[in-house]
Amino acid sequence: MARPRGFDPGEVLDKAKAVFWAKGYEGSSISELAAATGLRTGSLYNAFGDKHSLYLKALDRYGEKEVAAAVSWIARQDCRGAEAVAGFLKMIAGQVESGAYSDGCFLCNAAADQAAHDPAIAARVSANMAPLRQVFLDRLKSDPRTADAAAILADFALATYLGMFVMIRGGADGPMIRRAVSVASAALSV
Amino acid sequence: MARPRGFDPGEVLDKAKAVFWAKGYEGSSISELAAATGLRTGSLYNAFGDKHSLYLKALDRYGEKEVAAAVSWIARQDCRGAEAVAGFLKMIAGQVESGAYSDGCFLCNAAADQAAHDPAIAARVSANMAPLRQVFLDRLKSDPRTADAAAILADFALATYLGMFVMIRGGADGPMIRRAVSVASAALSV
DNA sequence: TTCCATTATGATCGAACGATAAAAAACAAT
DNA sequence: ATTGTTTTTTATCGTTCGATCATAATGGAA
Repeated sequence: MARPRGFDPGEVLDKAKAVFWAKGYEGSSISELAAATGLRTGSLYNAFGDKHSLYLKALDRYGEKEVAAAVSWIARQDCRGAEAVAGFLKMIAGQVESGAYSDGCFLCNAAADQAAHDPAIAARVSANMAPLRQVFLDRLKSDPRTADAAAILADFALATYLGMFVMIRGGADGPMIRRAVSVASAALSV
Repeated sequence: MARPRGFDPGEVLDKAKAVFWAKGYEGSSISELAAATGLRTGSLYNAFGDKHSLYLKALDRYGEKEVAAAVSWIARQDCRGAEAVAGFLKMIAGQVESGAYSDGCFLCNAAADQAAHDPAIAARVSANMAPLRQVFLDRLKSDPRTADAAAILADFALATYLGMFVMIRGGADGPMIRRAVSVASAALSV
């Protein structure tokens, strides 16, 4: 009964996410987002609201895809929790050494972005980060050897994960990352 | 033989640094910087060049004051290296719990900022971060118990330090930080 | 006291910003 | 084929951005 969309909102959100991820909130202009998504600004505003609202949706999209993939990876590892978490950190470190994640972690960047002063953005960053901490926690709790220290170790693993990405964006090389993760992995397997 | 400056460049740089620290590169406007420093835009440009150049100087200023203070704190601890580094992480964590560092670490924020795609900025971030890693390294090397693993542990300590600040900006509470640092401290004292 | 190199001031530049509104286009239901 | 609703397009709004320039003010050197 009305004209249908000429685009897939999910795909558009992925493209907008990539721009925000690489360039930050203020660093991404509406015209840049329009060019990257292939939409005109009018369509962007009609479909997603203003820039702020689009940013929030991009953060959620990151949580639904990238974070969820990480959570799923960890959850399906067939080993004790500490090894699964350590293995995850090592896998990320390995991908980083291969040149991936040159833009770091979107949530990590968003946290450091000035936009993080916005309560709504801070809430989304926190909410989308939570599942990762939770899967750390769940896996560590499921093993009697790490059950008692699960909360401590989960927060520690999260700090290592985030720190790794900052080091990347700060120009750290592969060996530096690998060294940091090696100690963290050892510390997890108490 | 000419009109002297009506302001202290160092003090002005400190004020500009605070704005960039809290709001990021694109989030800080020239008029905002002018208001914060008490200078007019003309004077700012005359004394420090353009915005990009001012940002670089602010990063260096952070290295000369905040980072240098941290390095000095660690260097003068009268204990074994691993304890000095762990003690530093704990001290920062304690200050964070007291409400300090709500803007995180300037270099950390700068690394995640879209401006980090700029080679000149990336270089300054890296260069100003280096002394901290170096003092970690020096202290750990000076003790036979950590000498062999010094490089590994130093990078690990740096990752923990940076991760802690991202967690803060991401909305983590005091206990989360404290837990993360407690494990890291234990891991350092191998 | 006069001079002059430098700084401070105030006005303003063109460009890009985020955002909006009216008009044209498209499709499903009738 | 007509209608009705939404999307898409095009043009443009007012604001703020980073940056510049002519002018006034300053104070040590001569």
